[in-house]
Amino acid sequence: MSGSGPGDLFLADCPARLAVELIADKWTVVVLAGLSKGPVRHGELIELIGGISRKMLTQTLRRLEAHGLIRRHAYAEVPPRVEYELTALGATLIEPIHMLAEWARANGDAVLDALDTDPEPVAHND
Amino acid sequence: MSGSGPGDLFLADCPARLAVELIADKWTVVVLAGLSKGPVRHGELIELIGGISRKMLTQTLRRLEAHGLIRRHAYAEVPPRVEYELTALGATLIEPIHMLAEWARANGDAVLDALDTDPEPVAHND
DNA sequence: CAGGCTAGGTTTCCGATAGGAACCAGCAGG
DNA sequence: CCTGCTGGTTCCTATCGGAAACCTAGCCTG
Repeated sequence: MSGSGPGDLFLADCPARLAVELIADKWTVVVLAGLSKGPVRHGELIELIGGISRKMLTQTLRRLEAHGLIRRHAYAEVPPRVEYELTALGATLIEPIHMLAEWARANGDAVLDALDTDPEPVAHND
Repeated sequence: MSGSGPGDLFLADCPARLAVELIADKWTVVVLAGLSKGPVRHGELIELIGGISRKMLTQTLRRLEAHGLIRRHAYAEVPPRVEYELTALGATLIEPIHMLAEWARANGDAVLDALDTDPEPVAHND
């Protein structure tokens, strides 16, 4: 695995690093998870993802679109309808995303618990 | 998979969401990948991870420590030596991290390429 | 016909954060 | 005494994040 090959994510200007920075973003993971079930509308994502603002959703979707992970379909209807769906490239990312999501679901409260337990055991000092 | 269960990451105040936001960070993924091989020193991480600054490294490590993913060993030697290693909880995260890293390595230039291809086919304008 | 509705998006404003450069501590060696 | 090594922190600024208001455009309602 993470052999120090030339395509390694430890190099600052490597495509792998770019890819990591693309998805290692507060909203990206959640948005991709939301899209993993098929085409979803902007409004549906807003409803689905608690705490996201329209601005951040649009921004995240635009970035994913620019990087070829999702595709945008704007129907010239009224009221306007816009659907987003994963591209083939984006679909390959769903597996890792789901692993991450399942880890988060499984260990979420272990992490939360650590935040409580951590406060240093004792600094009995002098 | 991502069933709309109660522990789902789509809820804003869910532990799962907290966990996702913990690791969905620019440096966290790379740092954890760097620690996946065993205990590593602060300085080694600086050398290993291209583009990271001391400040961001320390900050990232502190956060991971506070959330129970890594442990910090400060040896009272001179010059000071500090090693970081994964906790048991942190070790469970390595698998998803590696999947992400391998995806990044495999698809890094596809993403990079999409950035080039994307520029809209034509805006023939007026 | 005027006003309001819907749905997606953009703009504005402001507080929070990221990030680099510079500085600090403590001791060994020349 | 001055320099260097190692880990960490402080200062300062550019950028980001988020709430809310505004915009477009067509339809429906009164």
